[in-house]
Amino acid sequence: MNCRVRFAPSPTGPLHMGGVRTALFNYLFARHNKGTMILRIEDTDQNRYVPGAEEYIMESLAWCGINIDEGIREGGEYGPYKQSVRKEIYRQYADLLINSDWAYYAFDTPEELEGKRQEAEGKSKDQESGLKAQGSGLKAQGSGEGSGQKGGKFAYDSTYRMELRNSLTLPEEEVKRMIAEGEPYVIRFKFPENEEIVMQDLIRGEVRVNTASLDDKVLFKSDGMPTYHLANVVDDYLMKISHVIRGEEWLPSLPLHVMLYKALGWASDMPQFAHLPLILKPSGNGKLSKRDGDKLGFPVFPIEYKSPETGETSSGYRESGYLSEAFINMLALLGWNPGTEQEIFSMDQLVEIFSLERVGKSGSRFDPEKAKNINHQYIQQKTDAELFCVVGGSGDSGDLGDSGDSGDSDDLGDSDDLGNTRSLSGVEGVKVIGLVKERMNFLTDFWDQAYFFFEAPEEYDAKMVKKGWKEGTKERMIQVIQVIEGSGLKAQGSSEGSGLRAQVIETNIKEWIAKEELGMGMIMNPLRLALVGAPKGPGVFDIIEVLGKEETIRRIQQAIKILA
RNA sequence: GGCCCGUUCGUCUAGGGGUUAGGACGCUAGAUUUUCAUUCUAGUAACAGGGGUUCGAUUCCCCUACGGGCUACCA
Repeated sequence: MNCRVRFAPSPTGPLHMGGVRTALFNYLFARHNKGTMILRIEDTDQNRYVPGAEEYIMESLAWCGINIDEGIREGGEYGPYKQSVRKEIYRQYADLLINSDWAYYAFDTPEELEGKRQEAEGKSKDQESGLKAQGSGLKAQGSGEGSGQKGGKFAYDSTYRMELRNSLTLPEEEVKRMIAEGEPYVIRFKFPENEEIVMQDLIRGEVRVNTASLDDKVLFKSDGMPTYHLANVVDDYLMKISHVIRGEEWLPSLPLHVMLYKALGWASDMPQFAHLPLILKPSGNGKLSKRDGDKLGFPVFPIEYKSPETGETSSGYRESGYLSEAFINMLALLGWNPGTEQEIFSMDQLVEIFSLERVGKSGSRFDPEKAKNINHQYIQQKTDAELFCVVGGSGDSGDLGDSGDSGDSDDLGDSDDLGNTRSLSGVEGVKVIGLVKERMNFLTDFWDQAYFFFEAPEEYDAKMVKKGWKEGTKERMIQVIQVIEGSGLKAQGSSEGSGLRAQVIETNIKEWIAKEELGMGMIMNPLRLALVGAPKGPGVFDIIEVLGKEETIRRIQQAIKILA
């Protein structure tokens, strides 16, 4: 059998990381089995439609490297791939179900049903069961135990449907008349009264449930659109989906879907189901949801999202400095594991070893710390040049932190009119990346770790000044300048040679320190202070090499002036 | 409330009738270091509880507790 899977989001807003993971697992499964990955847009609820959401979803998947084989952009033999466009298809199946007595028309208004619900909840439990036994004369005996106990809750089900306004209770003429007159109605699935449904889930094994606990779901809405349930089953069948891989929140409606396949006569073509465990919030309760936005202190969306309604912007992993490969890797490990101790995987490797058997059953709390660590590892894996490209402006939104410059040129850091700002050529930029990357967790950390290569310090860390800039420091620094002068260090711009120069200056300064019998810290700390302004950054000699002789000396002189 | 799913270190997880219950993140300590990080080494820490089954259960079964999902003319 051809392996065909689909990711079927509804365009009600941005996709959150849980959705991306579902898409990822579908994708990995499809690729692993040399199958087809389909993207279907489930927009049967026009009220919840959010403009731009589709584009957002596709852009997100593209960023993640989850490639679609068939979909609204890609086309395919089984299109269209958007349910609103397929609208005409569904009605005939609803009719089929009515004709075979698997479904019925229901005329109850939402208000009526709401009233029933309120009423039922208002009553105490014992009152309620008494009422129920009387209420439906047809089945008064059977429903008392086991089946009809809804515990103070009204449900449109086998115990109540005969008390409501539908084609099961109304005379046929009446039903015809109402429909002809344009009375609004829905079509509901008619669950058998008391039947054990046994289902197979690839992750959970056998799941069974009795139809007595199920209510008659709406399949077709009064606005002429199918509900998710009908559209989903019909489309999966028509699109020859072989495996339905979706979140666990769908498990409760699996019985409906399974029955639908049976009722439509498609039982032998029914896909296999796999319900993925949910991603939970790091702390507190519940599954991660779109509404969590930025409230939890980390992004829940793959890429930044601006709500067209509220104008509110929610951060994305991309803009927060995650590499998409790291994001994917992190997601893959949430609920799945390879069974080995390896945990860094490229997409290709994931495809290679992914299997549904190794997906866990229980929900997993998302841990932002772990995500950070994985991103850190990915950053270290990149070559300096690769990283330079991603960080340096050729990326989608090249800004590196909040330096205020909006430069998207190839240079890191734009020069402005102040003498204190410099720009570095690509080559130097790559070198800078090499020096700071090991202390970067996110791409966006770059500026914070490297700004001093571009801007001379204008103020100096107070603590460090107090600790390191003492009586004779000024004189020592003047001597340091002389040592540097004499070190044959070429001024910046003369492209020549490599790491040797840092070493040269290192030896010279160390020799000088030894000769003068000074302490290392006595020289190095003020030197760093002069060059960086703070107790941070790569080795001083490496910094000097990048800065070049002139700039280094200039900064030392400036520090002497300011700190004297 | 009802129905369904689940439960191994704080978190993600491996494992599986007899193990020193393994790894990763985090945390702590030490080493490296001219700073901050990184890195390295070590340490910390778990089978939810109660019943069975069994020579033996963390592993299999049942119950309880806890967690999660669903319970719309939303997906």
